[in-house]
Amino acid sequence: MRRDYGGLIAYSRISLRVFATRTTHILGFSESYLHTQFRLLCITSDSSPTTTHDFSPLLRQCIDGRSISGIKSIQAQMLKSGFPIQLSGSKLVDASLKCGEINYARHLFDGMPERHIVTWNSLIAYLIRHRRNKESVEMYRLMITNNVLPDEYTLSSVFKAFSDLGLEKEAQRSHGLAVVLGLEVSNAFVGSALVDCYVKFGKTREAKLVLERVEEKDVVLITALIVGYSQNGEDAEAVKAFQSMMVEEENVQPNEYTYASVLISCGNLKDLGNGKLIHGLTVKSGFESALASQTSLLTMYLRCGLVDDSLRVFKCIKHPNQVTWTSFISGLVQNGREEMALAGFRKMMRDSTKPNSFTLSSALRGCSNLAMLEEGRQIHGVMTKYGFDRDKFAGSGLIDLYGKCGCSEMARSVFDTLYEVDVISFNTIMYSYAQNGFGREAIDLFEEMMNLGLQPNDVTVLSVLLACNNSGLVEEGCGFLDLFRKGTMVLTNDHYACMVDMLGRAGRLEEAEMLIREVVKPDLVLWRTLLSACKIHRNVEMAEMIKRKILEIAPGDEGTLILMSNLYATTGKWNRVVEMKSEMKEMKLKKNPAMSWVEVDKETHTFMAGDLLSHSNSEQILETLGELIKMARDLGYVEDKSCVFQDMEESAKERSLHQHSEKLAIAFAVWRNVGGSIRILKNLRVCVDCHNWIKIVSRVIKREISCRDSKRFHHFRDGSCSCGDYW
DNA sequence: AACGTAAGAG
Repeated sequence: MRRDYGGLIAYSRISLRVFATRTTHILGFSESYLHTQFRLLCITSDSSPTTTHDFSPLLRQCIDGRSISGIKSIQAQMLKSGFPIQLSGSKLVDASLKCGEINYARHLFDGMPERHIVTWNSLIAYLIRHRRNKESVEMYRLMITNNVLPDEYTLSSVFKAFSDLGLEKEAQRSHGLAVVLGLEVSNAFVGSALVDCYVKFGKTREAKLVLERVEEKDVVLITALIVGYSQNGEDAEAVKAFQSMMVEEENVQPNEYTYASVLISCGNLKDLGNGKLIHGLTVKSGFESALASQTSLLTMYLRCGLVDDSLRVFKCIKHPNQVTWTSFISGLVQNGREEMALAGFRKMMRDSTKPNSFTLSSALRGCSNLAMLEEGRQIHGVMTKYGFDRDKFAGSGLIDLYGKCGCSEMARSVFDTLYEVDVISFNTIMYSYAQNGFGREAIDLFEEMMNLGLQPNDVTVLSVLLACNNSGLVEEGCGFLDLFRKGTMVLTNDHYACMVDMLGRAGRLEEAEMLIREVVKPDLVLWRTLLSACKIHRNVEMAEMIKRKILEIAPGDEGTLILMSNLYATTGKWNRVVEMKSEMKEMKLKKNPAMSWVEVDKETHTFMAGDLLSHSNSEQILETLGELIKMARDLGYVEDKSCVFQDMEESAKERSLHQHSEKLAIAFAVWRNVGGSIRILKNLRVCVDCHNWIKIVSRVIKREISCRDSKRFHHFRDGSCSCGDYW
């Protein structure tokens, strides 16, 4: 009988499907429509649907239309047709979940006296997909106490929840279960989930053992291991795993994710050779236009410092997403291409790609590197709009920005409103205070941090020592050094360099030298720091000893020769200055030109020492500068000629001092009548003469002037500076 | 009937 209607049933199914596809765009189709379809189903299949599968087209349509009422109606029909609930239940639960109706799915689930394992699996998988890990693990435990053994589907999803929740022991127990059930070796899905889980616990060795036991390895399994190595900092292993996959696993081909992860490791290793080779492989295997591979290629080139190659890759990307943009922006900032990075950020916003906290903190870092306060403020606005201004990741970018723009109060207020603080937020605000010479505030925060039980790291130590250094708190600094030495942390050369600088500038040169002798492998920076202290205190003898030391480590070090030549100049040994200069010339070394930048009306203007012509308003600048110098002289400013490192006539020395880049920048800002405080950014350190002059000018023009030099901040106000003349 | 893998940050 049924066979006679076979053709008709087939026909009706096809017409149902056609009808379904035609109406998928109409959301919320009526219930009467469902009834009609159901009647059609009944008529054409003789009496009533014989399997639950007959409901599939209708359910599909409910899912496409997100119609939970449709599902309820089908549930009623199913009940009427007398299907056992275990059978129909899993279909209904699955459909409800696909409509996003977890509550209804749960309601169905709870009402089922006997549940098919598929029902359990669907619910567990849904909860994990929606990052409701706790609930999914509870569900998994409930399943086991209900004497339902997990299968390969359960196990392939539940490990993600274990690793996200840090449930290592429970993961191990379930791994044992997988071994007993034979699923570890026979099912690559379970194997991949295990590998992923172990690498997230940092156990790459365990992960590799699992991988080796899996009988039929696939690309996902191997990729999971490569990613694991890459994310655990074992980049060389990641590249090795990729290579052995290419050589030993003939029937496993890498896909876009495999390329994506191995390329990141090449980038971390700065292994351009393999990077380019693998770039070639992506082209050959057709994954060159896959977004994941492209994004990693971009990142790899940026980490290797090849900005032009990365731009070439970026140009080929048709639809960069949030991650692509973020990688691009942060990589450009890392390569000192802030302007381009910020242009990228603006383009991204125009393309209405939403930024996340990573994107925002990278863009902010671009601004703070260039002390672009206005641009940074605009990003702050964007952050408020997207609700990231109190996020600890993006927030620390903001703190850094305000710190590096000399606005400690803003930095503090951002810190105080963060939803959550950690070591890094503390480090950032402490470092901001340190740079701006607010040593006490930084130390208070350090104590607060210790009281909260946060574990300090190497940046914390550096921030505290720098805070002492920049505020002239030498005794406190020595105390902290002792404290940190007694702790478990290994002090780095950077920490010692900070101490050497502190002691050296305080004139305690012998103590500073003893500290260096304590260091296992003193580096160039450490010696050079002491050398510059010798320069300040005009200790030629020690300086010459250090010079010999440095030239052993780094023959022909530019900074050393410049420092020596300046030291000879300040002590009037002009013949030695000439020697140094010719030595430098022989090695084709040139001094970095001194530069200053100032932001006026959202535009940044650049000034170079001694360059009076390249600015289009040089006439007005010189006129203003002349007036400022005259007014400063009236209040007692006298040129300090010890800052001139060339042997020349006294009047020429004066002229050269008057043309220092920060003086030009300040004169320009005064001429343009900048509102509020004047903010200068410098590539070198401020000289004593400019420091004296700016102090007086800040009183003359009744304006705060802040100057960020290569090491720290100076806030000039009413005739004095926040550094207390100690820098 | 259902399941796993990828890329970015202070």
